[in-house]
Amino acid sequence: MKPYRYETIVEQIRELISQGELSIGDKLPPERTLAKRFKVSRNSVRQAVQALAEKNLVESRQGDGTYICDRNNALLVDSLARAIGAEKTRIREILEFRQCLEPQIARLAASAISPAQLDRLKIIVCDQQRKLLAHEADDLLDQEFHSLLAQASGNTVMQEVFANLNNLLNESRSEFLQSNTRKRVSITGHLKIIDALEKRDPSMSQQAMESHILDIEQTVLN
Amino acid sequence: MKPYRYETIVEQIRELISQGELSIGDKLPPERTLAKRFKVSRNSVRQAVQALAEKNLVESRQGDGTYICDRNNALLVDSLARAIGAEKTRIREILEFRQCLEPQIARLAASAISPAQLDRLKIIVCDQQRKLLAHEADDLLDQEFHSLLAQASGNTVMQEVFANLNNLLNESRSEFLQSNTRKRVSITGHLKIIDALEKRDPSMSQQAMESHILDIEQTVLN
DNA sequence: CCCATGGTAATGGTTGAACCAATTTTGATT
DNA sequence: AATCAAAATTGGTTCAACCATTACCATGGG
Repeated sequence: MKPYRYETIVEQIRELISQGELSIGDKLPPERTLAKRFKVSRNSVRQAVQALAEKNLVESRQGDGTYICDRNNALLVDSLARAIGAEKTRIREILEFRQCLEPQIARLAASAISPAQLDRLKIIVCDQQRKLLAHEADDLLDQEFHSLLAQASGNTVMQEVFANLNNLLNESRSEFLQSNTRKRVSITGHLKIIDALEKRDPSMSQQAMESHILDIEQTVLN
Repeated sequence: MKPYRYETIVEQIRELISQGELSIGDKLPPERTLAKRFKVSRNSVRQAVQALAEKNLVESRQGDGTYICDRNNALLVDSLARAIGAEKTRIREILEFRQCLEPQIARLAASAISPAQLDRLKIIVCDQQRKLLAHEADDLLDQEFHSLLAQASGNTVMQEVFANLNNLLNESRSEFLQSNTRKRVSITGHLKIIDALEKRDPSMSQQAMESHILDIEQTVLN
């Protein structure tokens, strides 16, 4: 995947930040200056700035300049954390977040899930087992399982938040995961959840999800 | 707030979708065509497309075209819901989501909150009471209270998700809220939460938040 | 001395045209 | 019919100019 021009510029701007050359509240250099500095057209710089603005990391004021936002500094913290190498903290936070949300989703899904969705969940776990035996990569099956559950809750906001969360996970996944033990942990957890959902037992589903994520947490952070 | 050119174009493209002229998986008309059709420069069209791509609503392939994504169709669902006028459903979903997440946040915050943050919460509620008596608008105080709580949980992912959620809320707030009864509900709920946090009692905090959001739900959806 | 007022420069927003790069389509050749 | 090369289509990038808004500053009146 060749990155687009503006994406490399986004990275360069982030470097300026994590190298301390710029910090929260500061005004970015004018677009024309950045263009010369990075040896690209002003248009590409603008694309990068717009991408950052779309994520509320930066705010442009016509006639004034572009400022680094103080709110929503999570992604800045993230790039900082990446620089320091404290990626595990972020993983733990993501898991903590999931520990809060997903059991509740499972609870809702127990009442709302359709037979077709239940079948789809079973298919996913089947595929997981197959890939475990065939020593293939788990691909996105785990992610798909949890996303489908959010969908089964019947709440579009859940799905939306979850989609965003997946983006976060994709950012910082990669090295972790994909061991055989983790695959097994994932599968046994999913089976228990499906069992609870099939009985349409909300609190049992909630509990199954709770211990599932706890298992993941221990496997990943051991 | 005068909207930027590309924002109005994003809206126009969404209209094309919700009017059924385009649907999931379809290829968008070429940028040059859209530019003529909307009577804007191709560059502005490209800004709009990039904004949509940034949210994974659309995917561009050089030399081929721009396609509407099937995944992450939440925002499409949203614009559809808005078109039908089913805004209440969305509100209910957002509250259901908060009902899942926020009590857990309160639970975490009970252990992690700092005295300074606790003071800040008290100040917010004071301001709320003042504005209630002075018959002024609640502004963003309620939002600030809940955001600060997410911050007090000590988890940056929480804050991040919450910031995004606020964007959603801002989208669909406006007409609702702002009645005097709702202000009172908000304040009494917040006071109980602060009380529980001060005792550093996780399950009491969780419970206080649970009934607080339940109150909001009943007030807003009655 | 202060601070309004207006002009000027700096900065982001928008446009149009041209060209590059990747892909699809077309059509001629074998 | 299959294959390959040329052409057309489409998104990606650059450049140069201009518009709209804001900050800055010098000037002059209180």
